[in-house]
Amino acid sequence: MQKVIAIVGPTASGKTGLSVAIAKHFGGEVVSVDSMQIYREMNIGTAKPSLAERDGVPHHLMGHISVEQTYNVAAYIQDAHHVLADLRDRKCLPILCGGTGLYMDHLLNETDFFDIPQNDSVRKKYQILAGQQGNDALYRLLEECDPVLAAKLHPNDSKRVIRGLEVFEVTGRRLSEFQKESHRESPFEVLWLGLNFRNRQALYDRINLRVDLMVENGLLDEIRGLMRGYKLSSTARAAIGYKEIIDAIESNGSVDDAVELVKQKSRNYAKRQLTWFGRNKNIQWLYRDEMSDEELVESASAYVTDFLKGGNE
RNA sequence: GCCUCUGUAGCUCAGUAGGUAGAGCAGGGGACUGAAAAUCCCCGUGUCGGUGGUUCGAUUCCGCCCGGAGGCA
Repeated sequence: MQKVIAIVGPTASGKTGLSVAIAKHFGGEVVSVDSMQIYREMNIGTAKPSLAERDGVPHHLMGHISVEQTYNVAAYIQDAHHVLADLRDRKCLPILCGGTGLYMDHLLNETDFFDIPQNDSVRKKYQILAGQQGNDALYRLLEECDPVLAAKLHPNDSKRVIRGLEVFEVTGRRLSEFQKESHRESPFEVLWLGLNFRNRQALYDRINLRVDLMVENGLLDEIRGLMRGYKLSSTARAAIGYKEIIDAIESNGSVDDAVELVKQKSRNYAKRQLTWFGRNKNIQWLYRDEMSDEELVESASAYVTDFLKGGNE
């Protein structure tokens, strides 16, 4: 089994700094698990670490995609497998670091996504149908072709309802069956480290502060450059910080208001991340408001030392 | 100084032909298998500005007071 460290937590909790410290201490390399840091041209708003912050530690799966391309879990997992295999061959410890829970979990649980690429025209067809006849009509269609999946979804969760319909239409098989068969034995032995705050407000304060710093560091210029030079893909365009400010600029709205909205959306996002990681009972939580940065690195390092000592290989 | 409008949940505002009130946002909790920084679900008692009056009963009607916005002088 390949040993990996997974550093998770909400946005602005300090994952980046800790992952670099751990990588340096144990001679590992960082593998980003972040659905937006994959974009080459989006730096400030995605809080992508600068070369100085990376401090000589190689970072993988960061900036390897153009903002004009779409991306998704399946693509990420495929890319990540190559990186992890390479690290394994070089006997180098992977430090997985990121807040995209979906990517992290499916990578480490070795979910098989089969070969069912998305089909935009089929999706569009159902989107139009939903617009005309409503979510309930769409949901009833799903109940007919995949009742197991339908039972797990709310009728208003139209993205997932559409995905279910799409899979059935394209492959003739139910998504719920694919899902049942998707569980593979994981080749990874994982040490989960989670960063959090006992006091939620302390996290929110850090998020607010970080958004202000992004603006100070030229976020608006970065965004104007993107708007001028590229046609953003739908996934890139959805990034918090970019979406709100682009909307404001395009509609001649207030950029200051948009910046406040960015803080808001970032806080909402952080809460969703906490819900996601909260159900993972293997995570060792480290509370940032209970220790200094030094103590954090010390405490995390102790877990890593322990983890590397025990077990096979 | 006079006139008009206005004061309801943390914020923006509905509403009650008099029987103590409800949305959106925020906040809290949850879900999550090819859009995931996406998407979706659940959770709303607050001296209805204060005070007197009318009334069986007032947040709702009337008087006065206090706060806010605008207009006329």
